[in-house]
Amino acid sequence: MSDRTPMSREKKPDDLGHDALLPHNTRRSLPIALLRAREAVMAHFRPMLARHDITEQQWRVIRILAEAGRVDASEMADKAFILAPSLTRIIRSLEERGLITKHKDADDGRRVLLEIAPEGMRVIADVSPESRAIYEELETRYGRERVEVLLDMLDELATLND
Amino acid sequence: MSDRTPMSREKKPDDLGHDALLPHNTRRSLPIALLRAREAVMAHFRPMLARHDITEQQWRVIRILAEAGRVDASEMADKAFILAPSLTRIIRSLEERGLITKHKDADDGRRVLLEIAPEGMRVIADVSPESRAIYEELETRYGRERVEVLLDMLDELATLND
DNA sequence: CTCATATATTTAACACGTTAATGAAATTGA
DNA sequence: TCAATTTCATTAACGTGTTAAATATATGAG
Repeated sequence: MSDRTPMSREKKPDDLGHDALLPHNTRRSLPIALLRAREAVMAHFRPMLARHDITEQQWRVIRILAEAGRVDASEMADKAFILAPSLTRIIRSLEERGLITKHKDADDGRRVLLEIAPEGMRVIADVSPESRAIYEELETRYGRERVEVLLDMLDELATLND
Repeated sequence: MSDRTPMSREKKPDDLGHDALLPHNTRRSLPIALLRAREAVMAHFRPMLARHDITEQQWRVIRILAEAGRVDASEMADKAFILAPSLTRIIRSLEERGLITKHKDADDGRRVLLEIAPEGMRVIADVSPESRAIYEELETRYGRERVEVLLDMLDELATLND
């Protein structure tokens, strides 16, 4: 349940903003705004993914395998934006469930190559249409143009340091 | 470190996007774009917070207490955008470290009232200037105007369902 | 070739996210 | 009044995020 109590609203937003010691208003903070937005978006997808008994991250991994074919763990971490230790656990879980296969790279014994399994393809086939529908509904309601603009602005923010 | 052996480049990214079965490109996905952007922003703050031995969430909690004074747990969950079970743990940890105090509401025995402790105020005083500096550096580099626009767009996305 | 260094993955330890269930206190309504 | 319901906080269980350290393999300098 994402709703919180609407009972106790704002007190007096004026006793801050004058005091240089205090941090600025939480509502206009980029980290929290990004968190809120992301949560609002994921709230649309999560129940559907839960019905298919996969997590958001598991979905990202098998989806990327469906897109890109054979991928090693580093490349997966990069594409799915998942840290290596998390990815190790996710791979283990997906392999145990038979959604992916895993084998060492013959040319570089350190690398782990991942591939989607038939069972994984079945999940892709089941989830993809629903996922698409949810995304398109969202795009329509927010505005297709605005989604593009937002994606560009987010990308620019994400690459400020490069 | 995103580069791999150029030997086994499997498929072109173009053979999808025409196949309605497959999900659309990960790079233009709102959930991941929001995640990336958030991570990029937090990367600026996290090392500083770590030097002061507090987590991002702990910082949000004490910062809100410094802003708003006495706050009950539900209100805190709402403002800091932290789910109740996480908040329970964070409160326990902050109280053990002496950064906040906690007591039951006399008028409603279910509620827990939180207040910042002197030790917490010391952390606020230490961290706030650094946090501000980082945020302002970020704002300057991204553009003050653009940050405002982005915050508005994110807020709209977050409140699509209300 | 060999040793030092670098890279890819895993493990460990702890904090947070998420959902469901529980316990306790307040509220409702018959 | 009191039983049913609702609300607030906590606990439980599991998955992920984060940092540091460990392990195994590859690479490069001498």
